[in-house]
Amino acid sequence: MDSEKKQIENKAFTEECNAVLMAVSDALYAIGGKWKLMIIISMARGNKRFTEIQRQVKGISARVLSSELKELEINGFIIKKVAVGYPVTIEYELLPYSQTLQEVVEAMTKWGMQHRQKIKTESSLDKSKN
Amino acid sequence: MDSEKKQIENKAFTEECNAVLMAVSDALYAIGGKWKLMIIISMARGNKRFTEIQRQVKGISARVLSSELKELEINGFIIKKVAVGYPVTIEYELLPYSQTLQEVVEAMTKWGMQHRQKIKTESSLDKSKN
DNA sequence: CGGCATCCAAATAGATACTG
DNA sequence: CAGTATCTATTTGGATGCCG
Repeated sequence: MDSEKKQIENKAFTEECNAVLMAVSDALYAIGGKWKLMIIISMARGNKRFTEIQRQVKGISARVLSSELKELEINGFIIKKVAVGYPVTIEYELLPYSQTLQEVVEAMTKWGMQHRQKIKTESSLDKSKN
Repeated sequence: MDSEKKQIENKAFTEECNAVLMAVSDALYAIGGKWKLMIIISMARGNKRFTEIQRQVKGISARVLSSELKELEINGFIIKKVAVGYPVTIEYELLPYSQTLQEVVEAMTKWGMQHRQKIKTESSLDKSKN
């Protein structure tokens, strides 16, 4: 391969790489962070109330949950529904757009499970060495 | 559906949800954050040198890249190779384990691209309204 | 080139108390 | 129940200088 051709290929390669990086960066901006995916997962299982979600998403504080829900609403993943009455009941619902995350969630879940398995195997190997 | 059956189903549902949440939480712990996936993507395209990676992963500082590379090495995704000589050359290489992230990366890339498209469409709609 | 050390600013998040 | 307010502690990260 002559060096001119190499340069052209490298350029295309770099551009493809940049496109992928930009996409992943966009994705991380919207759904990155410790909580957003977990909240969506919990809601996809039917949790709608603030306290329900907080109970299932272990470790999240009310303050953080509150601000995450706001961001998810702004970004079109969920909607907050306030039903008048005594007492007022507030429910959060997934919007169709959050369905588009299904593949991402599935891939992460699958990977997370096999990763946990790997860690477990490694730590039991460590033990058997001692 | 009687309430006993409902409770049993709810319990199974909650447990499945917890399993998924735990998996995703594990995954986020290992590969979450702003940079890790991006570094792996850049390396998968052939970038091996510190400065190369820094150039391609826009916005990352040397200090942060350095610490991220260390974590990636500890977690078995990459290996640091030091070639003696003048000057010493240092290269980072992906280990086979990082191949297991391919599905995750693909899903995130795909989603990120369509998300960017959605944002662009929305903002051009906004403009046409004014 | 591939970092590490230091200092400092900003963002993030926990704890606690409080409200309608 | 569904949050908000406040305060503080911790984490994170940028800037800079230095080193072999």
